[in-house]
Amino acid sequence: MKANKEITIYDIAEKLKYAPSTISRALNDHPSISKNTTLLIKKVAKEMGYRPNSLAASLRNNRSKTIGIMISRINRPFVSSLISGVEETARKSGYNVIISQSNDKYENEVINAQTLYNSRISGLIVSLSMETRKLDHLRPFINQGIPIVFVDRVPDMADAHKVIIDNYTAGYRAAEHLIEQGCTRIAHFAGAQHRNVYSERKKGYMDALKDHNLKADKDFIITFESLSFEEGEKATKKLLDLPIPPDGIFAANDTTAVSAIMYAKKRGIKIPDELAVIGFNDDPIASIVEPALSTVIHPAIKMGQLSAKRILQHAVEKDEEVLFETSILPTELCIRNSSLKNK
Amino acid sequence: MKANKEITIYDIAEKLKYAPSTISRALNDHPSISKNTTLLIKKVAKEMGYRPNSLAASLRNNRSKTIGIMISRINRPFVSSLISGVEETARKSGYNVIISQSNDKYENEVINAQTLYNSRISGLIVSLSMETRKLDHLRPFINQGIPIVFVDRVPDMADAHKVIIDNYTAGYRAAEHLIEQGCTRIAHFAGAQHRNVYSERKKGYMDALKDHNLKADKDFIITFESLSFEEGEKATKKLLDLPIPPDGIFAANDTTAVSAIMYAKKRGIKIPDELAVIGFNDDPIASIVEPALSTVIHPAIKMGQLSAKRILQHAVEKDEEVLFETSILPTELCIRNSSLKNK
DNA sequence: TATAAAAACGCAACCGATTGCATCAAATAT
DNA sequence: ATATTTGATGCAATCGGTTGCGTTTTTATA
Repeated sequence: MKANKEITIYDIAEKLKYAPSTISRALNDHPSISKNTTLLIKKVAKEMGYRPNSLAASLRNNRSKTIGIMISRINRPFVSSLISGVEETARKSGYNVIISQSNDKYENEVINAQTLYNSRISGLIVSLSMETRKLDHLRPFINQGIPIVFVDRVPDMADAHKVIIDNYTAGYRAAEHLIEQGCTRIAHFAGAQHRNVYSERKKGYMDALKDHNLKADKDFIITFESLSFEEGEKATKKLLDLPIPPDGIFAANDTTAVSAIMYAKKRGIKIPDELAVIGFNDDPIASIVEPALSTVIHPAIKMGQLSAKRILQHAVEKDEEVLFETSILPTELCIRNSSLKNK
Repeated sequence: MKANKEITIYDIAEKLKYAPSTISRALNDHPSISKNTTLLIKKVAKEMGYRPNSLAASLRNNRSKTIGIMISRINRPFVSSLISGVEETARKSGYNVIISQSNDKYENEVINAQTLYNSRISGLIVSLSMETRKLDHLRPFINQGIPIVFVDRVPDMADAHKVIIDNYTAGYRAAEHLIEQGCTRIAHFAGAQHRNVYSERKKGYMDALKDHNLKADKDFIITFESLSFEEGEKATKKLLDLPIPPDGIFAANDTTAVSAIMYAKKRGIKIPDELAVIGFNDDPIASIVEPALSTVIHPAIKMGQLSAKRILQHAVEKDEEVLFETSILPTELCIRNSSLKNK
C-alpha cells in the first residue's frame, strides 16, 4: 500500500546520461534519434518499469487522448451498442472514452458539455437529449476546433459531422410493408417531433400512406413523450377503443411496439391478422416477444465505430481542410411474424 | 473554426492585479482568501469566460478526477445499468468516467488496465473478464494506492473493496422456489466455475436440492462457455432428449433461461407445468417472454452507485486508515409465470 | 501605544512530458 | 585539407494550475 515512486523520463535520462528530451523522443520513435539509442532507451524504460504519464503529455499539447460521449442514458440497447462501437474503435488508437448521460434533460447536457470541455477531450460524440433545442453549450468546442460528431439524434446545423440513418426511408418502408401486408388503417407511434429521428420516421410513414392512397387518420397518429412501455400500452388501448380501430401499427421504437403486441393480445386481438405491428431498432426484446416483432435494424455498433473514426481522423490530419461529412448508414427491414400475414 | 485563446488564471491575475495563486485559491474557495476577493475573482472569471483546465490540475496532484471501469461488454443490460449507476454518482462529485471493455478476454483486460493506469485515474472499478485468473495487471494500482473496487465478478483476494450480491443465497432460493412448486428433477445452467458468481449460484442450487432430499443429477448440470442464447437452446435440447427430462431449470442468466422457454415451447412442452424455469438478472427480455420469466433481480444500478461511492470516499478521506469493505447487496426473487404452477 | 495574533495575499518551485532551436560530431562534398 | 551537410543529442521554455512558506496588512490583546 506504500506509494512507490513513479519512474519518469528524467529518471531514465539520469541513469542513461541522456537528456530528458532524448528519452522522450526515443519513446515516441522520433526519427532524429538513432536506432540504437532508441532501442536501448526503450529497453531500459521497460526494465525500470516506466509508465508514461499521459496527463503531462496532454497538458503540453492541450489535448488529452480522450473522446467524450454525450448520450441520454447508457442502459438502453441502442445506446450501449453505440458506445460499445465507439470504445472499441477509440481504444484501438489508444484513446480513452468518457461517457456522460443527460437522462434526456437539457440542463444535464449543458453541465456535461462543460465538464467534458474542461477535460480537454479531443473530440465529442453527441446524441442529443430529448429536450435539447439550443446548441450554445457546444460553442466552446467549435471555437477551439474540437471536432464534434452528432450521431442519430442530430441537429439541423450543417457545419458538423453527422452519422445517421435514413429515417425517412426506413419509416417509409416500414409503413409500406404494412400496406403490402394488406393493412389499410395504419397507426403510428411517433416520438417528439423536434428530434429528426422521429419527425423523419413519421414523414416517411405519412408519405408511404399518401403514395398508396391511404389517408393518415388524425386519431391514428399518437405522439409520445418518452416512448415508454407504459405509454405504449395506453396508446394501444386508446386505439383499440376507437370505433374503427387500426389494423396496423408502425411504432417509432421497439419498446412501444412490443407493448402494443402484448396489450392487444391481452384483449384477444390476433397479431398480425387483426393488427400487424412493426417497430424500430431491433432491440433484444423484439425477437423474444410472440409473435416476434418486425422491426428496422439500426446499425448501432457501426454508427459508434464510424463516429469514433471521424474524431480520430481529425487527430491525424490536423489543420487540414476540414469538411463536414454526413454519413448515412443503411438500415434493414427485418420482417418477423408480428407483421407477416398468411395470405 | 479559429482557435480562440484560452483564458487562464494568469490572465485573470493580470487583469485584477492579483497573484495567480490567489486566483487559484479563490476559485477553489480556499479559506485564506477573503470573501470579497473570492467573489470578485469568481465574477471576473466568469465574465472573461474562464474555463478551468483540469489537465493542469490533474498533473499537479498526479491524479485526474476520473474513475475507470473495466467490464466485459457494455451492451448487456446488467453491465450498462451498472455503468449508468457509476456515471451518475461519479458525475455528481465532478468525476469523469472512463470505460473499457475486455470482451471477456484476459489480454484486453491487461492492456486496458495499463492504459487506465497511465491516465492516472483516481479509482478503478472492475468486473473481471470471463478469462481472467491472474491479477498482476492490477498491481500498479495497488502499489500506487489507487483504490480498486471489484464488482459482481470478483476475485478471492481479501485486500480490496467488493460490491457483490449473495449469489449463494440467490441460487439457493431460486432452486428452492422450484422445489416448492413441486419440481423434483431440477436442472441447472451454470456459468464458468472459476467465476464466483456462477460457482456460488451453483453451490446454492446444489445445497437447496440436498436440503430437500433431491439428488442433483449429473446430466442435469450443464456448464456453459458464454451463457448465450444459442448455447441455451442446445442445452435445452440435450435435456429434453434425456430419457427422463427435468421438470425445472434454474439458469444462471436470463438469456439462457429465455432460450430454454422458447425452445421447450417449440417442442410442445408446457411451461411451467411440465417445465418450470427461473433465470437470473431480470433483463428486459424476462418480462417479455411468455410465460414471463421468473428471475432473480440483480440491483445493477445500485451496485454501480455503491462502487463509485467507495472510490469517492477514498478521495475524501485520503491517507486515512483504509479498510476494505465487502458490500453484499440484497437480491429479490421475482416470481412470474414461467415457474408459477397452478395447484 | 506597543505587540502578538490572525487574516490576506505573493513568490516560486513544482507536476512530467514536449519541442523549437542550438550545438557538436561525424560523414560527405569540393 | 577545408567547407558543407547530415545526424544525433542537449538546452530550456512551456503547458496551467497548485501549494508550502514567507511577507504584508489588519485586527485583537495587553
